[in-house]
Amino acid sequence: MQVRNSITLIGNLGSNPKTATLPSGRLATEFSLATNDYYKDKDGNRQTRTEWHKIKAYGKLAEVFDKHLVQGSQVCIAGALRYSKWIDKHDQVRVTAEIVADSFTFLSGGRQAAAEQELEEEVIQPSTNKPAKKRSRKKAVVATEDVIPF
Amino acid sequence: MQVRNSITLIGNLGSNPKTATLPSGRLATEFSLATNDYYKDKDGNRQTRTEWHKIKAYGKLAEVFDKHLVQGSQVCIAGALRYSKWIDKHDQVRVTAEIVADSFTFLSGGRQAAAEQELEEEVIQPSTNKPAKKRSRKKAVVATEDVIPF
Amino acid sequence: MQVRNSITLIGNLGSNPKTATLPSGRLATEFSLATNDYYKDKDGNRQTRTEWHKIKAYGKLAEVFDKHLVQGSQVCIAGALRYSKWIDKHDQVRVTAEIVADSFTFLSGGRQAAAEQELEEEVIQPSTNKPAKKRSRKKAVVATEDVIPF
Amino acid sequence: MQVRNSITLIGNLGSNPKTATLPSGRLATEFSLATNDYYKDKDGNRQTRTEWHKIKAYGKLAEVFDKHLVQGSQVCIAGALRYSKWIDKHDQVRVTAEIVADSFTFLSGGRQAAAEQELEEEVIQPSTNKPAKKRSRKKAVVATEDVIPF
DNA sequence: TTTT
DNA sequence: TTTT
Repeated sequence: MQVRNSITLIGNLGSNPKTATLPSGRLATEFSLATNDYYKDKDGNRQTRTEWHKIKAYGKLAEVFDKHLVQGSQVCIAGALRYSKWIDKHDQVRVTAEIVADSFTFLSGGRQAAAEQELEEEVIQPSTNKPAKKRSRKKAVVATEDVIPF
Repeated sequence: MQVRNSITLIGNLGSNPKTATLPSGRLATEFSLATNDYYKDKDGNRQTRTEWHKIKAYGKLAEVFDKHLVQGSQVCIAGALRYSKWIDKHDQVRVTAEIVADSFTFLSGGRQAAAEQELEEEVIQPSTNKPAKKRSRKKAVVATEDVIPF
Repeated sequence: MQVRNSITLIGNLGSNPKTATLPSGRLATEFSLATNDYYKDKDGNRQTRTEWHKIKAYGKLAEVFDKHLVQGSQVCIAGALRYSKWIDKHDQVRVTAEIVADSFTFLSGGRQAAAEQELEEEVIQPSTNKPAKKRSRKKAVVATEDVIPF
Repeated sequence: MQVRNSITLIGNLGSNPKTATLPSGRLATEFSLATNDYYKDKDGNRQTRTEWHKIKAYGKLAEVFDKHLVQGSQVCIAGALRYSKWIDKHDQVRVTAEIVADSFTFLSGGRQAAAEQELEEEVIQPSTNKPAKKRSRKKAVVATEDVIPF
């Protein structure tokens, strides 16, 4: 299925997830994720390279992300690399890379790690149709497919 | 090392690799790779989603790619997702996603598969410093670090 | 979900898939997959290391494997590494590693590649409940959960 | 290179690394790693499936593991799945699966995370030939290739 | 904009 | 034998 385009990132959220309900009723969420690489430059000085990735998720996974991830959370995200095209104000075609998540694991400790077990179960049981919890409801707004508010 | 940012793509080259020698003497090569996903839309019609990825490689791996890959070759490429920034003609910051390859395997059959064994050995033995073969020499041009000719 | 235990193998089937129907009615299939690594030994001679993996799949994926894969097929298989325990004739606990597949892509050319598109669609649409095709029916035998006939 | 056999595990060490120096002078280290999967059984009860993996590393990576990992450490390990054969006391051929690590990232917080940056640099610079640090020296014992003491 |  |  997606063996042909498969990416795994371990990093930290730069912002809280932004969540919206698509006209279809499906949830969509999005956040930025920083991955850090450490290396020494030719002068022997420690350097960090940080890449900022745009992560998207839909449906049950969006709900889980919205409910449990916050700015700073450390996660491992797996998914596929997609490119979305749009037209900028100069009528130029612009391309934005994004990772559409299909699975993940929590890596932050404490309360979040406790929440993970709950998450896993929810994700593994896609048939359960429990409504989104309070917090995500509050944050979620209705969006058209074309104009997702983020 | 790069467990934190790791991508694997299986697809076909959309063009021959473009290869250049950096001022440092290091080879750099680049090509586009198409990955296909197949799915049925809501009306039950077969659909293909194709993503075009920008692949880059350096050093020995660039030499191997330059020598053995051609337009249409099927490969599996593993590497890291990086974002390179540049300024367009409207003074807008533009971001281009690229996959910096660190390993690969040939998937096309026949002669190429035979070549793969040779490749693997070369890559595994980074100490061997055989000069780049004819074909890559012909294609390689000297480039400044800032102005890679592709 | 299974980001914590994730394996990807590219290789060739050493045998046709062996398929059985579990008492629950679910299909189970199994085959061996060879992965090859090429390297030069210290004397500079070409060496190949071959690992033989035990691949298992269930449900729809088992059906797809049974229908389309044969000895020699080249595939990319993704899944999780599991260890199954059993008691040998000397009452020793034995452990067998196996990869439980959750996705894949065909890599052999020609007719098989054509079949792949069909496969992908089937797998992506888990709601479709078409019965297993002729060939798999013929091969499938009813098995108890405990005594899968392979 | 090892795109054909690539595994990524996120889990916790069940024991401290056991380290030995091979006759060649190369370090070898080994530890068990638990990966956990959470799911609900058919009765809706929370279940955990734990797999215990045998991890091996050599050279610089062995040194880094020996120096910084302890029982309980959470890590992400990437490598290849290998099978080692041996004869048991009943003259039966036994096969043990093991993951030969080639990269990793620390996931435990606090002091260990601080150590990670140091690690990364060491691993990225394989040319530096600093001797193994105190602690690993103490633990390391000389072993023949055939009889590694673990 | 994260984290160490 | 780990972790939550």
